[in-house]
Amino acid sequence: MDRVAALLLDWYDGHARSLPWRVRDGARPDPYRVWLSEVMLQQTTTAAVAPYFAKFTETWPTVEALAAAPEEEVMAAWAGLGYYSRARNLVKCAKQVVEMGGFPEAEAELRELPGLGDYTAAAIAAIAFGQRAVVIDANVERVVARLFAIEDPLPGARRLIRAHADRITPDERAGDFAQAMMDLGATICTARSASCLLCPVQGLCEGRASGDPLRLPVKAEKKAKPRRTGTAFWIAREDAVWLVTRPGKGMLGGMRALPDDDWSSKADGHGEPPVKGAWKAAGVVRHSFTHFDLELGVVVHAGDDPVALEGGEWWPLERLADAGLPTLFAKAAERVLAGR
DNA sequence: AAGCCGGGGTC
DNA sequence: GACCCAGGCTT
Repeated sequence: MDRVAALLLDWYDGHARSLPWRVRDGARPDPYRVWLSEVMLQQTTTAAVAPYFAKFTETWPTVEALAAAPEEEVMAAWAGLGYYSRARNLVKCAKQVVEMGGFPEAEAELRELPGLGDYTAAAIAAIAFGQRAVVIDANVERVVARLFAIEDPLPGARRLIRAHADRITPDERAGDFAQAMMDLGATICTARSASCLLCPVQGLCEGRASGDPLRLPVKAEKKAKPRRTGTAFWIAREDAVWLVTRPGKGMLGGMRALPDDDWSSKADGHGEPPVKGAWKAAGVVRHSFTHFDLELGVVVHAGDDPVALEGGEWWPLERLADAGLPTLFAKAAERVLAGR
């Protein structure tokens, strides 16, 4: 076994993080829980995932239960976690897995399931099924780039990083090794700091030997975010507000929302309200997405009650918290209700 | 290869 | 405010 792997596995035995989706030493974890946690953890921090993981496993304890759930309920339960295509793929994947009679154990077959890319397929194969797989996430990229002082900038350096990761991945306990690398990256060899004196592989690290491990990994420059403006429309009668369901693809796809004026990353909203009437400004919500910043004006319909509307639903205000509004629209609603 | 897709924590 | 995070899908 590679020396890095041996040292990391020893370290992991004494320093593994305790996380809700992990099981005690040696026990085989439930593939359903591994899959669910890995999908939730895509580009999402462990702290953000924990309450969602608890809620999902309580509501849907098995993949069969999740496969039988209405997609709309799963989307609402996912609200606030972000990257909503994950939730739609989660349901699709659950149905396929049930149809197959359970999760496949081979990495290549896992890779074919919706929502599972290179990382997640490898992680499930290694962690849930004890197979040797090369698991590469942002933590592993950083740790490997420092360990071997890789100077090529990301994302171009991915092939080289993979080759090094493959070489040090052990045949046994590949799942523990992957989690050890991630724990190391999350607690010791982090993006902003490198606590080399605490690191189990400090003596083998070329980045540390170079004197400045923090400069690694080198990353390509990123483009500036556009700033966009848009408007959300609050149309309420006494005890209910008009909500729409957004198209399945694109921004906040498939999620319930307030009607808006079609803002996007490419253009500001047109400002035209969906129905006639007088409108009163209720405030502005600022929200930052991955690729643009949005300043969303919120206006309240001040006209008389019966309004010709279609393509949405009156949602009871007392159950607004259950509507599954993404954070942007939850903030907009909060702005309106706070000002009443 | 590059663009699109959330949201919260952290400094 | 900038950067980061247990990435995947589409073009």
